[in-house]
Amino acid sequence: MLQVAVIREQTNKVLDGLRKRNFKDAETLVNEVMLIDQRRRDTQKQLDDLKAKSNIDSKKIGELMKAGKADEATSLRATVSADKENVKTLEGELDALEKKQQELLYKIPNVPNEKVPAGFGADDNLKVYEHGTVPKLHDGALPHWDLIKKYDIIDFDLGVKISGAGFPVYKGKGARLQRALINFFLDEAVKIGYREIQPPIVVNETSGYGTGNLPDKEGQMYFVNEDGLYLIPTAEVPITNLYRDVILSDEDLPIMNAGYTPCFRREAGSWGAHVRGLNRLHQFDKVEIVQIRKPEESYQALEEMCLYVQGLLEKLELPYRKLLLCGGDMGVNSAMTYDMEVFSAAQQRWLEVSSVSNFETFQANRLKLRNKSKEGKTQLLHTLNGSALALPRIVASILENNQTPDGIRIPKILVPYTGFDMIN
RNA sequence: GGAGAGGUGGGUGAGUGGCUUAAACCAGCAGUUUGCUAAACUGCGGUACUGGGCAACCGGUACCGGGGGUUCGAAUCCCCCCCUCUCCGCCA
Repeated sequence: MLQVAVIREQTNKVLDGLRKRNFKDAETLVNEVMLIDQRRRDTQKQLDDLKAKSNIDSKKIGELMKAGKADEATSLRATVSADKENVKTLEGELDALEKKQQELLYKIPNVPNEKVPAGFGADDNLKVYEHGTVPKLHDGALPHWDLIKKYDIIDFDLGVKISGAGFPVYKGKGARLQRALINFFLDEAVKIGYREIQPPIVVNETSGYGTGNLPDKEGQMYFVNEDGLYLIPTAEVPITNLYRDVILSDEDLPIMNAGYTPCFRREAGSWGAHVRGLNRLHQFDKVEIVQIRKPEESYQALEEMCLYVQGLLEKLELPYRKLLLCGGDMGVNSAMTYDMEVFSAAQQRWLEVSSVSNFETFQANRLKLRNKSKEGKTQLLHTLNGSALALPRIVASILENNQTPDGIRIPKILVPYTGFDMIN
């Protein structure tokens, strides 16, 4: 959520930014926010003045009573009673204006960083780096959805039987590969200074609003109606919400947390071509890295987080490219996002395996996540997060890219974790 | 699931309608003193919205779990809700 003061004071910058997203209603919404804001402030001023007067009068009544001047007290009492009617009216107006303003603010996406290219969609993203070479596969190479059947390591039919489509059952070496990747990702993160966190995988409504998953993506989360809880779509939600309503001091920063959780996504309406096998699931595993930074350091941190993720892909020997997302392809909360895509040799496509974003103050504003410096200045902090990494597409890529006529080769770095070097 | 207790500032914790501008203590910050440390003494506190001012700064309003009500006036009285803790029961 953008700050009203930013919209008011940097209107053109906000509008220019939103234009890069091709966000259609930008001017209408921004103008409406500013109009409501002006009325809100006027109303508040009136209300505050009237309350100040009533407060003084009320105190005076007490003094008059004590002094035995009952007549004067009675007439003043009538005045305050009359003022109170106006207070009620004004309070009603103010409340309505605040609600309206909040609603409008929820509809306005984040302002992209100046480096973010304008654009409509995936085709306008900017390739900023590419690493590795695409392996040449042998004749008869298979996509991963056939490989998992051939080696009996992931079973979609069993998942359908006990849960439904999109809930795979990992078996034998398939299950052990999952566990190996999770441990590898966590170990690597801890090694460079992230603190490991194991959060709950259901969150309350307030947390959903804190990270901006509500009210926007209501239908994308599984909801436990009985208890009013949401299954998390990513560890970003609980881990970032740890810092909701928190004022951090300089010594607390930077915050670097990493956590593994299963992730649950309803993916309502998003099934179609290219979502076979592991490409899109309702439940999957992911290690997420989350940072909280001072504004002046956040873009440096974003680059560092990318380099870390790239390092993981290199250790796993996977060919990848790094994209700077254009305005139109970025999530609504983000100010700047890099995507990492791994080339899947059998599918002959790039698969997104990681998304690393700087949200600037957009989440912090909702979370009320602030920093109070030694000088006593309070400011909103910047939040950042990235997948490091999500498992399914990494597994798909490893299976496809490393297949040989004799079986699937496990990347060297993972062998100590899996305890085997071939799936055959 | 049953019963009970409780939610007050960074922490502990007082506060039964106006003398509360939320006591006191602890922690924190600043200053005085000091050869240094410690101690003592003095002073200062939060957050949000908002008015004036280029700013330093000076004001206003709100906030005692949340929402409503009574009253000229509510941390305090009334109603509803939420949360936490303890005990019992059940259970991994």
